[in-house]
Amino acid sequence: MSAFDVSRIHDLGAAIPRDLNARTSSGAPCGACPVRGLTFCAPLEERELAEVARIVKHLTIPAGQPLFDEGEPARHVFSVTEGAMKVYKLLPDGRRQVTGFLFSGDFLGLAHNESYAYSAEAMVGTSLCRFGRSELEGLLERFPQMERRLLHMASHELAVAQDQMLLLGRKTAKEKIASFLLMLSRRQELRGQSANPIALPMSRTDIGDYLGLTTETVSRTFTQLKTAGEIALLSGNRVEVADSGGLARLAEGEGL
Amino acid sequence: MSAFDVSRIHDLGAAIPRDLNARTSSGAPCGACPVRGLTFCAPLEERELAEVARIVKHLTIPAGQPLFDEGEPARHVFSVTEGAMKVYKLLPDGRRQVTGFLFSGDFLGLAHNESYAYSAEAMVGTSLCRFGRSELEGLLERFPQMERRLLHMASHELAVAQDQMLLLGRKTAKEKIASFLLMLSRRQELRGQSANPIALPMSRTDIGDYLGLTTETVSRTFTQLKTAGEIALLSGNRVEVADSGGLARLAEGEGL
DNA sequence: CGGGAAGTTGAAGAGCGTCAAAAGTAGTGG
DNA sequence: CCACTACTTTTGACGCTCTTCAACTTCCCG
Repeated sequence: MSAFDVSRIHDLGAAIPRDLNARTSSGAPCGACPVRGLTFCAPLEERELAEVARIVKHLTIPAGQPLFDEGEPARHVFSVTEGAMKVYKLLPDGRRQVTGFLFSGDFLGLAHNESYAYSAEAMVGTSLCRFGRSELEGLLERFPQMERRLLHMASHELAVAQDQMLLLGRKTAKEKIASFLLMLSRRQELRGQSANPIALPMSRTDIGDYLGLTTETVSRTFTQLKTAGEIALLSGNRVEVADSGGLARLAEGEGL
Repeated sequence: MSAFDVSRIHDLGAAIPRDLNARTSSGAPCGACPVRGLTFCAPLEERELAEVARIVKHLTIPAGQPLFDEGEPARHVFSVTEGAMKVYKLLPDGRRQVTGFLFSGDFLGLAHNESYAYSAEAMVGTSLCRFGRSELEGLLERFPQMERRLLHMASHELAVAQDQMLLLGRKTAKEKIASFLLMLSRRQELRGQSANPIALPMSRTDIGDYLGLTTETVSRTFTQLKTAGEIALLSGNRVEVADSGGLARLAEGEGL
């Protein structure tokens, strides 16, 4: 997966213990955060950031490692600074629904009760900021603009979730894949990357579990789109979109 | 639909104009609100409630009437005080996904940008509190505990949305219907009603559009559950659950 | 290189959708 | 009060999309 070569991060070794007691954020903290504008730290000023830096712990996990599991006591909230994660829920018999893919700037771990409602796992080497729940709550109390920002981000997540329900409940396999590619493309743009060669850090199984399909159907649909000239499959798990307008029409069922 | 005989509400007549300029909340306002404990007004004290009363407008809409449509400028936030509503999204060709059913205590209209992300329509005669967006923001600034409560409610909505994604993406028709009935039952309890005879104010089509099924499949699955002795279909669109534990196992794919 | 996982392709089957018609329910007016 | 109409729900027959099971191919990483 050359498109996700964050091996600098892996180099910490796979021996990182599950309890994630990584060293506290060292050298240049929040002030230099490259994704601050995307996070709930965005509305804070320089002086206030120092308070954040005091309670945040920076940590790094290798590809494939879980961050927390559904049902675990929700002691922390996280913000992704680099890499890619998936969050998912399981049924007793093992059926899985990936409820979201997270990239730099996204947060996870907000729980309305005492335990996490889903599991989270890194798909590539990933860096995160970790906030103790009570410390963060203290911070929110002192900086209402941060709480407002968080509410705003939660509202956005809700709108995204509703789009995903429409996709899962009413779209065909082709429409699902088209929507999925467009979503990734737009998020790349939001992070300041180019829209077009789309990087896919997740497996076909993950994509299937995100779209309510099987790996086989995902694979077949990619092939169909390729044959139709809508996309090209590049090396390193990347996809080139020929005509994003056409793909957008496909995604809404106005297939050409 | 005798189970939803709120004809006192209809009695205002079907002539209520679409712009919803109902009279302002009169006589006994927020202090006497029967569902306050469920809403974002819950953490406010008597004195603070007076401020809410100043900016809120109480309105009532008859069954079948839209409250707002997807894409409309989001000028208001609403809180349901009595009745039942559905919110949904549409694809260009008319396919519909109902993203939620709302009952007393639920809020709707939170938009992260300038327009509503979904349409909302009353299923029975429904009363709501309407808040101007900017007025509400002013209130949130003055009462941070209200903003915290809203964030808490949004987190809860997010968790519910993720459950629904699991349902839509990975559950069978039978599991979907079982989950749906249990959800309605639990929400009745939360509102202080009895858990068991479950009221269904929505049509089979609405249920299908909520669960990612067709009306026919919804109807067939109800029949199956009835034949299996899991439920009984009562008059007035109500359902009696024989054994909620059994239904819960069905809902999670641990079908007996 | 070589072994194992991930991805692709094929054939057959199941679950749910589609189309169609019957049965039930509600509202209206004589 | 009952008949008439219109809509919703239920039931049936059939078909299609996606799944399942299986084999083959490609891609990594040691």
